[in-house]
Amino acid sequence: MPKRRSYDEAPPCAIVATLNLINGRWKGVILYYLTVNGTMRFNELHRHLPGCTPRLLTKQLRELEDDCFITRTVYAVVPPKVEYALTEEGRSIAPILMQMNDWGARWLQRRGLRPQSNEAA
Amino acid sequence: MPKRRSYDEAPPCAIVATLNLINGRWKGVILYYLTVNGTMRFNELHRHLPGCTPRLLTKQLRELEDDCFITRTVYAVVPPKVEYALTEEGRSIAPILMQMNDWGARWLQRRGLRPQSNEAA
DNA sequence: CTGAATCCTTGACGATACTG
DNA sequence: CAGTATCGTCAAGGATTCAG
Repeated sequence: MPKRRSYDEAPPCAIVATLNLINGRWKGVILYYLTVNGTMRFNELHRHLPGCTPRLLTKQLRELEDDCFITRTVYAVVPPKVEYALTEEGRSIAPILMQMNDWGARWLQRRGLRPQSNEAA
Repeated sequence: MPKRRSYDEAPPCAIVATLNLINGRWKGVILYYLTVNGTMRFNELHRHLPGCTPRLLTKQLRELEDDCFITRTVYAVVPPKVEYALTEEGRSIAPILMQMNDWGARWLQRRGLRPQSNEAA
């Protein structure tokens, strides 16, 4: 059973539930990159998230794993190699992420900020 | 100029931006209710958000107002009457909210939780 | 390369009471 | 009715260092 976090409380409101799952500083972007790029390694992901410490990245990844959004595959090699990929469940939110990306880009533009392109690595 | 909050920092990533705007315990649901019900009063909104204190509701509403998602109309009557409604900008995220509602409902069902219906008041 | 350990800051959010 | 005021908690997230 996935470990629950603080904001998972009683009334099962669908919107609140959805937001709780992708809340967390980088979860949305992580899922987005995995959607676009497919399988990614830890540092590969890390390079795409300027300002995210490894500690926090690890935490967010673990939570996404607990919530069955991603899988974590460890290869027994030296140096270590760990790959992250979306599960079926993880792929199912892709439409929402894409819409958020589009909407957010337009929002940024309306405010005169050029959104950084979120393209494949 | 809208007051910015802590998590608005440098790299203008569209997804991060979108998430930041609807982060906050109840913002998503507030916007959802306003989308479905149109104009709503403070206590009307409050009744739909069990567990949300007036203090927090006020805060979230002010932030949504600062971000130009909603308007706040005060009527000079006794007893006081304040109405909240979506702006054009606020209406533009409706598709995302609807998708989140649908996706979340399915997610809750997969976990054996019956989502509470988010219908009009 | 992929983290874990440790320590710390801060701000989101809660509880309760009160008011024009 | 629609908030404010005050006080408090707690966990998310940051900084830095170390390790298999």
